[in-house]
Amino acid sequence: MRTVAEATEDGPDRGPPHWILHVDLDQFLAAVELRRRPDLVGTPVIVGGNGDPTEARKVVTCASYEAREFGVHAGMPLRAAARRCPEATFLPADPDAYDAASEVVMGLLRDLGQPCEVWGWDEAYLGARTEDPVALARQVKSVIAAQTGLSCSVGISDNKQRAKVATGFAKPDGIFTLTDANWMEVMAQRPVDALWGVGPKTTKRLAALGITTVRELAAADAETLTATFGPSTGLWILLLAKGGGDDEVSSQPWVPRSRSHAVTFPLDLTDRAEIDSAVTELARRTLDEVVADGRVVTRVAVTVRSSTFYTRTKIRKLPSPGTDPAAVIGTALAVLDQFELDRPVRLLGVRLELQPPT
DNA sequence: TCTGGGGTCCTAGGACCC
DNA sequence: TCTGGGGTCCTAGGACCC
Repeated sequence: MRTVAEATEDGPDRGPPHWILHVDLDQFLAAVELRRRPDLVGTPVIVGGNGDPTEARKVVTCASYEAREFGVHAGMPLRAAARRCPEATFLPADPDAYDAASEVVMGLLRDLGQPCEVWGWDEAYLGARTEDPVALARQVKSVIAAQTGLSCSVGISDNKQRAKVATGFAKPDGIFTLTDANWMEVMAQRPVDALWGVGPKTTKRLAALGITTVRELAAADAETLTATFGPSTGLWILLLAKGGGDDEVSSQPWVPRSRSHAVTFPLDLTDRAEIDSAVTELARRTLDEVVADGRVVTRVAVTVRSSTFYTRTKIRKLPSPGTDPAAVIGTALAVLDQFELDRPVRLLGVRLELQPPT
């Protein structure tokens, strides 16, 4: 099934239908670890922090499927994970290893000769004109498995949001196709947060309108939605519920808009000099990376989370875009100074917004 | 066993200028 | 002196995702 837009783009010469494949590596971080620890295959593995399950204020970054059986999931404090699954193997996160593995996988996907849009470490969209997208999905899975030993799941549709939802039904290690032909059959009775982009807040506001399922949202009155969520967001979630979405796959390398670092301290900070030096260090480190990437800073944001978990961000433009450490660090400290630092500080963060490259 | 870290995008509202 | 309205820049904050 092709959309009107695609049929128009095709012009008179027609061609095979346009598909979008969403490729998502299964339990990616755990899988990379299992590759070098084959002795752990089939056992619960938990990646996060420095690998010490007693470490405070650290959380699970990725749990293997075996660990998930125990109710362990990403974002859970390591100590809670250790209680739920004491026999798990806890491993420190190793970002360099995941970067390297991701690069290899994305290289293989690009080598397929189709438009390929990379989405983080473990996801990518492929655009393809083909009569047999399932065959392409099988090819993707077999190439990745053969070349890297990693498994992935593939969702097939004609737009990104629906392909992403399809991947959820493909996991683990499977393929699932979701189109107009089966969208309502599969999704009608599911809660609205089954849609990619509809989270807990929107779900709650929709519930207040009497809308809880995808079918109800798809049938909702556009004016009601735009009145509640604004003209853009209101129409967007209505489109999502009908199975629509964005169908452009761009091979252009992603250009980051910002770069940030944040630290949650093992013990809250109260000393102003320590807070200042932590912000200075975060700003310096983030700026070093920005400079290494050849980018230029426009705005400096500082985030403070207090012991009560109250979290606020303040931001300020640099007098002029640049990379001068004195200007960037000075601005970060000036922004920090706008906070009322009357409670112990749990987290500090610095985010540098970047000028688009010329 | 309280609640990580790194991102993006949208909306609202104040300030300011014409 | 008073008034309306539009446009732009800027920051705050919300929401969502992996």
